[in-house]
This record gives sequence, C-alpha cells and structure tokens, in this order.
Amino acid sequence: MGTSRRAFLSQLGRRKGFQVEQVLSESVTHIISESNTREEVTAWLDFQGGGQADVLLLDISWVIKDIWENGASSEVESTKVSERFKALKVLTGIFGVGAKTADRWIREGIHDLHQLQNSGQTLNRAQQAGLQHYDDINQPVTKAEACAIEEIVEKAVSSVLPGAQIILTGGFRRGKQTGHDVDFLITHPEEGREVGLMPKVVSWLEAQGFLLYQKTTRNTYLESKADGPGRPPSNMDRFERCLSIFKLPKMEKQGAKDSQNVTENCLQANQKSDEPECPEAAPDRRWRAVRVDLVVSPISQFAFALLGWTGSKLFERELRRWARYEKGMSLSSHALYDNNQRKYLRASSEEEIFAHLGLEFIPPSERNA
DNA sequence: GCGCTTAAT
DNA sequence: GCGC
DNA sequence: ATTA
Ligand SMILES: Nc1nc2c(ncn2[C@H]2C[C@H](O)[C@@H](COP(=O)(O)OP(=O)(O)OP(=O)(O)O)O2)c(=O)[nH]1
Ligand SMILES: [Mg+2]
Ligand SMILES: [Mg+2]
Repeated sequence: MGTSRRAFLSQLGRRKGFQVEQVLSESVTHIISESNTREEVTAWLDFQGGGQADVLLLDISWVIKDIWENGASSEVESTKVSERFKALKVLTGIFGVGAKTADRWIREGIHDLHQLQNSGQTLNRAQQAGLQHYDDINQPVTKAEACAIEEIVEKAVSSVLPGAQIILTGGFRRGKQTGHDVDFLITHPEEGREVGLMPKVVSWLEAQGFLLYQKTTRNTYLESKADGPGRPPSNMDRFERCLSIFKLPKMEKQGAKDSQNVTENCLQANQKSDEPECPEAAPDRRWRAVRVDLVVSPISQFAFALLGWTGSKLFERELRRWARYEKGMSLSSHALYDNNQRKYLRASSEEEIFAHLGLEFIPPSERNA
C-alpha cells in the first residue's frame, strides 16, 4: 500500500492502543493486507516462515470492494447519512444517555442538542452535566492532560491520607496516548485505612474548585459466607467509586521541561473561583472539562481492582468468560471465586490472578483487545 | 436455537 | 458472528 | 437504564 494509506492505518491502530510495526516479528498479532487475494496472503505468510500457528483471515473486502470501485461503500455511507444514525450518535454522546433513551427521544422528534434543550424533557443530574459539557467531553483526553490530573489527584489523596497510593489505570495504563476519560485506582498498604477515603478526596477536590460534577457510589461488595461470590447490596459506609467531570485549567503545550509547575498553576487557576463563571461557550475560557473516574480499593482487593480497571472492556469480558467456562470460576474487580471448591482465591498481584486462571501473564500494553 | 462479563446506582 |  |  502507499505511504499515506500506511500512515493513516498506523495512526488508526495506535489510537486504538495497538503497537504498530512495519516489519513482521514474533510479537505481531495482527497483519493488514490490502489488494491481495487470500491465496497471496497465505503464500506470503508461509514464505515468512516462523510457523505461524492458526492464522485467521478476516475478509472485509465487501466494504473495500465498494470503496475501491465507487470511492465509498454504499452500505456504510447510507448508514452515516441517515438521520436516525446521526441523531443516535449525537444523543448517545451525552454522558448519561444510552441507546434506549436516545431511541425514545428520536421517536419523540428530538434529533439534536438544541431540540433537546427546547423540549422540556426532564434530564437527570448526569444528563444535565453531560449536556452542559458536551463539547469538551467529546474531545479526546491527551496523556499530558491525564498526567496533569494525576498530579492533582495525588496531591488531594496525600493531603487527606498520607501513605495512600494512586495508580493511573484504564486505557492510559495500557499505553494509549489518548482516551475518553482518565481512570485512577486508590489504595492504602494497610487494610482498612482506605475506609472513608473517597468522600475526603472528593471534598478536597471540590474545595479547590476542580469538580464540575461528581457522583460517588458506595462499595456494597462483601464476600458471601454461604454460597457463591458476592451478595445482595447492604449499607456499609464504604464509598468506592466516583464518576466525575473535572475542571482542568488549560495547559500550555509543554515540552519535557517542567512538570513541577503544572500542578501549582492549576491550583492557582481555580483559586480565583470568585471570578464570573465562564460558560462553556466563551471562546477565551481557560479550562476544559474532562471525565475522571476514581476508584478506592482495600489492599486485599487491589490486584483484582487493578486487573479489572485496566481493561480493555473486551479483554475483561474475555478473561471473565475464560474464568467461568474454562475454569469454573467467577472473576470480578473485587475477587476470584472457585465455584467448585466454593472458596475465594486470594491474590496480591495481577501475576497471581493470571496464575489462578492457568494463563501466562499478559502485560497491560497487550490488553488492548 | 441459545448464550455471550460483572457490578454499581 | 461463532461455538456448542 | 446507564455507567465502569
Ligand atoms: N468487566 C467490565 N469492565 C469494564 C466494562 N467497561 C469498562 N470496564 C473496565 C475496563 C476498562 O478499561 C476500565 C475503564 O473503562 P473506560 O470506559 O474508562 O475505558 P478505557 O479507559 O479502557 O478507555 P477510554 O480511553 O477511557 O475510552 O473499566 C465492562 O462492561 N465490564
Ligand atoms: Mg478510561
Ligand atoms: Mg473510565
């Protein structure tokens, strides 16, 4: 393929978390070939040697053929231009709006954000925030922004509980350079010291003016004594998760030089919160909204939380499917339960969980399933 | 023809 | 879409 | 129903 086509596909792959190489090696998991027949591809693979085991060929030529012959796939294009698709895309782009709600609104004649605002529809709190910060939230978050937020959260956490640790998880831990949000896992090396931590961290961030929205949820997970993993929710005073929208002061495009001042600048920027509230529409506003997820885990569950929150989503599903159907176990972000021996399997590292599951360790960068 | 990850609100 |  |  040509160099610009090659560059486009490489960029696309990297955005999805793949490590894109131009040369075949042991570590290569996927190969893209265009304008070759199935036979040519298999012949090439044979010629490369290395004895590739069980190579699967996925033929997407039905799309390519159309694009090749007509410059576009009529099937893809007709979907893209359809009013229903465009409306679904805009409406489900609102945080708090899923397929069902979008579908109902479309049936009621609501196809875009202005129609929604003028409709008098009752929005829940998440949807109100999602609508308010629609543009920002639908902009990719850069690694640099994730790191800036990490410093702020680090400061919050160490202020309210010295010794607590925070770890960047989600797509950024898998090596992605951009994401739809920033995910953090917080724990403390002494079991129980993390109890009550989430409300304190949230209060600190709120006092500094960093939170545009937050919903904190209790951890209701308790190991069941009797049968099976987990149990119905009860009310322990353990707050585990916080879905938030972060007010991040605009960062100067920064080289590798001083990351030190970034946090200080952010703190100062939000201090003068007595200045008139800048609406999202203002062209000169000096901040952006970023979705941030915080998770607090007791150290006893830390490995499961780390594995669970590092993802990807599809990787998690495949791992849990393997656990259940191949090993007779139930895996969650809290625990691993052996359904036959009727006992929990402990682990203090991701490596131990993979071992329990009879799998070789898979590093985060290889979990972009 | 069925089932497809698990847990929180 | 795919394995059972 | 929606989110992670
Ligand atoms: N088991 C399970 N875990 C999930 C599910 N959705 C998300 N997770 C876990 C794995 C994800 O990597 C992690 C963080 O979710 P995010 O939505 O933030 O995705 P991620 O950070 O991977 O990508 P992003 O760049 O934020 O779009 O939470 C799910 O449906 N089931
Ligand atoms: Mg994420
Ligand atoms: Mg997230």
